[in-house]
Amino acid sequence: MENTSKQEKIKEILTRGVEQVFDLEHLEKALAGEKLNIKHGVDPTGPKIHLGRASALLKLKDLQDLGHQIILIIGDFTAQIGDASDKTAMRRSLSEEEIKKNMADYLPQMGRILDMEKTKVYYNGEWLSRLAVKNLFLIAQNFTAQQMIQRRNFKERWDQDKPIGLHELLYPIFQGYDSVAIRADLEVGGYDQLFNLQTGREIQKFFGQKQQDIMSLKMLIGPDGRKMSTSWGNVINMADAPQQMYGLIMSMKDDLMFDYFEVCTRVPMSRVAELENAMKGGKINPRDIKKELAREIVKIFHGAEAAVSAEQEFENVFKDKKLPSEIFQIEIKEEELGVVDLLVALNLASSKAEAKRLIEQKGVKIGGEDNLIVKENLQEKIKIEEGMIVQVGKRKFAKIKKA
RNA sequence: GGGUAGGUACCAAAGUAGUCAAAUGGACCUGACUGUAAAUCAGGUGGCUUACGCCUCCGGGGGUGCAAGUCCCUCCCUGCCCA
Repeated sequence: MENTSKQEKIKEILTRGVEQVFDLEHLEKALAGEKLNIKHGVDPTGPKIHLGRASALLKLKDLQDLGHQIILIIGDFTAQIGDASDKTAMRRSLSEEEIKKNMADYLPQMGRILDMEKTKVYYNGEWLSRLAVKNLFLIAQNFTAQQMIQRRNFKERWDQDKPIGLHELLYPIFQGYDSVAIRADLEVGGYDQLFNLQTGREIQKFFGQKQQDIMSLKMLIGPDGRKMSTSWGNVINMADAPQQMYGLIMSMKDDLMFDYFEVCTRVPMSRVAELENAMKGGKINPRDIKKELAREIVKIFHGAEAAVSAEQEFENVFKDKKLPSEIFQIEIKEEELGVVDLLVALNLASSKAEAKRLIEQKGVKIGGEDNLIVKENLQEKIKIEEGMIVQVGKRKFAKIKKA
């Protein structure tokens, strides 16, 4: 009995949110057996981990629960190069200082998903910064320039006459060498990393090691339909406050929901299929599906309680158009202020010009708790009163505190 | 090293002396509508000024000219071709 359920778990692990596995047959057997060294590399290129990356952590958690050894490689060395996998433009190298700063926040975030007690963490600068040039040279002989360049991202840049840094070409080698250093049995990474993962296999072979299996995961699309990427700004971060995270999920395009269900939650796939069918058949309001999704995701990162209150708050503010339960208070010294100046003073507009625009567009409401009034007159003077509420757009609020 | 094409706002990309605070698309913001912060539609997106208007802006610096994103010089950066 226990065996069959374990087999089922493994099946799920091998398929859910997974783009490709190699060598599938071998891995399926291996997962059922002895403790495996499972490698996952993270480059601390920013202080926050977004959901796209967090989805890999969920996968690792599943593997960890199965009893395998998770080994996180923090790419303090490789981050200085910048992985080209998800880049369509050359990225400036990060300074050591920036990397240190970013790293400080990384592990606690990962600890929200993984059991860090059971997780090994290495920094690849430990071995890469000492890698002899001669060895690099020997390893490099296993690859051709064409192989390195032909991968999709470089090819795109090549075709568009965009720069490709020589150092970027070495990235896969470094990542691959990590696999040697820790004797990885399996490496998990995003689909965009497929090439790097394979490179690990080659280099392990060169060093006479057993070759790792590789699992590449589906890439998460940002809520706006573009690839989720920090430089696009279309990210949902795992450290985002529950309320904000919930809102960001609600703002995604409807057709993306099911990908998120698969990749970012552990809602049974049967349930997901059910929801998808219901939506196609017009039997269910897409909004309700999205609510379920938002709730599930917030639950994973912040717990069930936070998920419930985030949902209530959202309903309150956006469905019932009530005021949020907590409004940021700002002290105002003046007795009276023009509308424009007030918006700037409350930080609801970054300049007077913007404040004017907002007012002209009927986006500004001021008043007491229950009677917010749209302000259209730029000239109007507002008498400052304790507890006065100022709303800009649908979701920016401030409460005035008299000095 | 030689030749050549480029560097424009958050991003991409037009513009090659005045009509340029700079087309267009994306992103973002506001409104309408709704099923939601979805989709769709409309409008908006340098700053200051009550306003006439003024200031800053097209890789850096320097020039020409009544007038420069646009011409000239120079420097920095990038692509491509050649060596």
